[in-house]
Amino acid sequence: MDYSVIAEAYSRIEETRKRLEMTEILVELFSKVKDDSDLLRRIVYLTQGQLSPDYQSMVLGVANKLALKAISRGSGVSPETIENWWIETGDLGFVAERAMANKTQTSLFSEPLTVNRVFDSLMNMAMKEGSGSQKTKQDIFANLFHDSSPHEAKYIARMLSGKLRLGIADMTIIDALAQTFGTEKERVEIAYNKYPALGQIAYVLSEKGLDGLDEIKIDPGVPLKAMLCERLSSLPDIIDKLGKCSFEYKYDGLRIQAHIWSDPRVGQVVELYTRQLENVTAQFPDVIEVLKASFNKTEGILDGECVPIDINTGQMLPFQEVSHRRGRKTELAKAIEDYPVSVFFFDCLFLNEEELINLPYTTRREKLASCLDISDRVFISHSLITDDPDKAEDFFQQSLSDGCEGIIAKSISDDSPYKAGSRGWQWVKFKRDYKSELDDTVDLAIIGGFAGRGRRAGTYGALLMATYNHETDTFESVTKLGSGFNDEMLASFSSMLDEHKVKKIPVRVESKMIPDYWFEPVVVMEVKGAEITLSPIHTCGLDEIRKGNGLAIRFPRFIGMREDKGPEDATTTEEMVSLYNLQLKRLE
DNA sequence: GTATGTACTTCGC
DNA sequence: CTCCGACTGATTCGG
DNA sequence: CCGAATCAGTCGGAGGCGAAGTACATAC
Repeated sequence: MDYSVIAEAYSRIEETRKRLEMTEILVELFSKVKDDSDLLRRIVYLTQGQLSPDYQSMVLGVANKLALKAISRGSGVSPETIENWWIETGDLGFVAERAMANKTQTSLFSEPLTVNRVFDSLMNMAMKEGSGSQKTKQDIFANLFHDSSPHEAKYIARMLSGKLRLGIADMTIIDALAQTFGTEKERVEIAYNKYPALGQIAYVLSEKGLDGLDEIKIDPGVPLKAMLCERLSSLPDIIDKLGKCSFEYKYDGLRIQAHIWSDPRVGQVVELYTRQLENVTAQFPDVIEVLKASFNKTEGILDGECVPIDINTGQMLPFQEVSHRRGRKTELAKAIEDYPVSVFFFDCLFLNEEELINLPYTTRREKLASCLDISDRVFISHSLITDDPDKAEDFFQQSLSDGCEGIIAKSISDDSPYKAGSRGWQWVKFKRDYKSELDDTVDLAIIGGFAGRGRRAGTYGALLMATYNHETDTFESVTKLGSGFNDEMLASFSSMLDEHKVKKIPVRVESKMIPDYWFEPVVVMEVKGAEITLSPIHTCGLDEIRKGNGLAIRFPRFIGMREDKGPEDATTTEEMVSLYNLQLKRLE
C-alpha cells in the first residue's frame, strides 16, 4: 500500500475535531488492510506515532532539533529559514510540507513511497546508534523525503518529532479496531487491558478474528497498562463519589509493576516495569533481591511504588533521589548504595496462573497480603477504610507527616476491577496542593517567553518566571510556566507582553535559561506548585542551599494575574529560600 | 587522539 | 505530573 | 411531549521539573 493512502486518511482526520468522524475514517483505513495482518499491525503502530508497543521501546532518537536539521538537508532550504518556520508554525509537519514545496531540486527518479518503506526506514533509523549515527539517520530521512510529496513529508516529519497531532490516541484506535472487526469497543479494551500492544492486537484480529481476542491472556513478562487516578480537591467530595472506600498513602516515588515467574532453566525471574512500561529491571537489583525473599508464591504481578529512603532512619526522601536510579547504566552499584529504596505494594494483578484484574479491589488486596512477607524494604501500602471525612482528614495529615504526597481513595465496591488508564473514578487522588485553602502560591515576574507549538503556535507556549532578589536588586529565574492558561489568557499574551519585549537579557535579570524572547520584568502572575526542588538550571537562590543549585517549582501552574503588583512586589528570593526550608522533605 | 563540555533526546514525576 | 477544550451521551428544562 | 439547554465524562494535546545517556564539537 502506498503511504499516500495513510497520509490522505490522516489529513481528513485533521480536518475534523469530531471523534466519531475520526473513528469512521480510521475504520475505513483499517478496513482496506484488515486481511493483511502484517501491514495492519504496522499501520496501527504508525498511527500511534510509534514503531512498536511501549514496552519494546523502539525509539527514533530524533526529535525537533535533529528533525529540523534533517528537513533542511533534505530540502536544501537554509537552516535559518527552517528555524523561522518552526518558530512561526510550531509544527514540524508544516515546516516539512513547506520545505518540500520549496525544494530546490526536483527529483527525476523516485521510488514509490509505500507504507512498508516508510516503516522500514523509520525502524532502520531507530536501530542506528554510535558514532556517525545522526548523519546516517538524516540520510535515511533525506531518502524518504526525496520521494515524498509535501503532503507525505508532513506526516513523516511528525513521526520524527514524536507528535502526529491527529487528535487520535489509543482509545480511538481501539474503537476503530472494534468497528473494523465488528465488535464492541469494550471487548477490544479488555484485551488491551491485559496486553498493551495495539498493533499486535490488530494483528491477532486479522489473523484469527474475534476469537483471537479471547486467547489474549496476562503473561508475566509482558507489562500491563497501569491503572491511574482521577483527582478531586476535597475529601467530602471523594466520599460522596466513592462512598465508604479505602484510603491509602500516595507515596512519592517510581511506579513499579513487578513480574515474577519461574523459568525452568534459570529459576525464579523478576522483572520491573514503570508506569509507561519501561523495563527498569537492570536499575533495581536490590529490589529484585528483597522481592525474591518476600514473595512466597511461584508467579505473580504486583503493583507498587518504589520510594527513596534514608537507610538509617527509614524516612522517605524527595522524589529527586530515586530519579538518579531510573535509566542509569553506569556506576549502578554506587547508585544503589547512594539512593536506597523501599517498595510499597498496593495491588496484585496476577497470582499463580490466576488473572485477578477483574476481581474486586478488596479481594486483590487479600491476595496481595497472602503472597508477600513484609520486610524492612518491602511493604504493603498503608491504608484505612472509612466513610468519615474527619478520619480521612486525619489519615491525610498523617500521610503528609510521614513524607507522602497525599492519599488515594480506592473504591471497595464489588465492581472495582483493575483498569488501564484513569476511567471510572475507581481511584481518586487527593494531594496537599489541591486544597485551595492551603495557599502555597507565589507571585512571579515574567522575564521571558517561549514560542508556542501546536495549538499554541503564534503565541507563547510558556513564560519564564522570576523571583525578586532584594539584596542584589535582580530577578532570578525560578520556573517556566505553561500550564493553567485558558484560551482567553493565551490570546491576551501578545498585547500584555509585547510592549515589554527587549532584544537582550535585561540588566537586572539573572538567568541561565535562554528563552526565545526576553521581557523587561513588569508583569506579575500568581503561580501554584506542589513543592520546591533543587535546580541545576534556575538561578533563584543560587548556591544558598547547595553549591551550584538554585530553586525551582515542581508542577507549576498559572493561577491568576497580579495586576496590583509591580515586579519588585513579587515573591522574593529570600521568601523562596525560607519556603524551601519549611518543607518537610528537602535535600541540603 | 583522548578528555571534557554541550546540545539534544527520552523518560520518570 | 497539571491543566484546558471539544465532543458525546445522558438528563433536565421549558414551551 | 419533544426539542433545547445543561452537565459530567472521555479523550487528546498543550505545557512544567529533573536525571541520565548519546553523539558531536571543542580543547588540550
